[in-house]
Amino acid sequence: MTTTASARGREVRHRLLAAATELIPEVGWSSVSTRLLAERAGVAPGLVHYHFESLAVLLRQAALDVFRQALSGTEAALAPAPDLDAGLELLLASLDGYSGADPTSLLFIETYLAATRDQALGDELAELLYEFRSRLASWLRQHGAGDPEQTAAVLAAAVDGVMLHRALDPGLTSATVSPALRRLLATGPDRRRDT
Amino acid sequence: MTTTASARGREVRHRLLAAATELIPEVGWSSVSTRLLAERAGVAPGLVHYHFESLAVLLRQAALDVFRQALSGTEAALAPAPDLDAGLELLLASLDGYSGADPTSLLFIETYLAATRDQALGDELAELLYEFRSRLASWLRQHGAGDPEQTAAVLAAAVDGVMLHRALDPGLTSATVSPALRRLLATGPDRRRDT
DNA sequence: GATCGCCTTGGGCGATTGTCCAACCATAGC
DNA sequence: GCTATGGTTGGACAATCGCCCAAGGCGATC
Repeated sequence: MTTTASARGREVRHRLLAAATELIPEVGWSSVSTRLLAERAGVAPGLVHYHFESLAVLLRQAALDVFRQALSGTEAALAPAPDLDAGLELLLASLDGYSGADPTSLLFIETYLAATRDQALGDELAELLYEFRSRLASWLRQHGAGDPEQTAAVLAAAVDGVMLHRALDPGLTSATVSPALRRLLATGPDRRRDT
Repeated sequence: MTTTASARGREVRHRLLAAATELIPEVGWSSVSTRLLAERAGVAPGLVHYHFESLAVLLRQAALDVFRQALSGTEAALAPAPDLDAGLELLLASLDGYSGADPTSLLFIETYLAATRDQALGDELAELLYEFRSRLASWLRQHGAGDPEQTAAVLAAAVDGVMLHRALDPGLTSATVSPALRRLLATGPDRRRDT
């Protein structure tokens, strides 16, 4: 049980980040205070500014961690699908676990908003979005969807929009949106002119 | 130039609401303070709590006013369309005026978030969303789209999602998303089984 | 046992928060 | 000119904010 000082420090950093991912959805990004954070993490208030340069840096790191984790989880969900329709069902099913008002969904929206007021956060978030859409596009291309890049962009946006609206309308489940989104993936009846 | 007291009061109420619609996107819902609001409106700080029961009530009313105005504007945009594709183009074109990081877009997202923490706001917002989707669905039905209700719900969500992502990716214009969304409205190649 | 390095503590700093209120002003009816 | 009436003013209040820092704790190294 030899807990070195640096190991305890690492533990505290982790607890503070975990507390941030809890509190951002609960009280809102800009209402997460150093004292609230420290209390939730079970550490002394002064530790926040010892381990992190500022409150903004802490929140940014916590949010980006959750984002990366959620995106890779979503990608993993649709990996084993044999075709487009099956993949869409798997993707939507993996999202049925979120109500739109759950911590993860709210943290997503809070982060989108915070990104409009924090240049650094916005840059990193845009990069994550581009990478995710790129992988989604290549998956679509592999399974024969037309216009992979554009379709991926609209599908990603549509899914986020559904989560946004689901908080107001709990009936907006995968069963409800699946038929319409299937049409989105369908290879259009009119064939492409170029490329 | 006989300005009665009640007329001046009405004017102040209006200026405070206008200031709120400016400040919510600028600094974030929960960072709109009474003093900031009064300063922007050019009135004394004490007037906020004279004309409004609380800060929350003021923000709620301001946000809902903008919501109602924006939704009726969107409806008006697609009213003159002769068919589905033309209507979609008009709707998307009317949204090209918003960057995703503009005041109106940000106020929308801020309001969605605030609604998850303000029961009364959430209820009113859900009602507005239902009404809008209902009118959108009847428009879709009139022009021969299949599954009008579900399609309207997904279209409304997709449009909001596109606005959310546009802040991170300015290239997500109507020209980019139009082809994919047109497929969304297309009457599917497989015909409906029931109804 | 002394020293070093990292982590931790608890409170101080000035600024800002929502809400309230006593006092004040101007207009309308008489 | 007097009195209601409704609007307005600017400051008081306790609470909270981000950030900072002197002081102390403690395992590792010599």
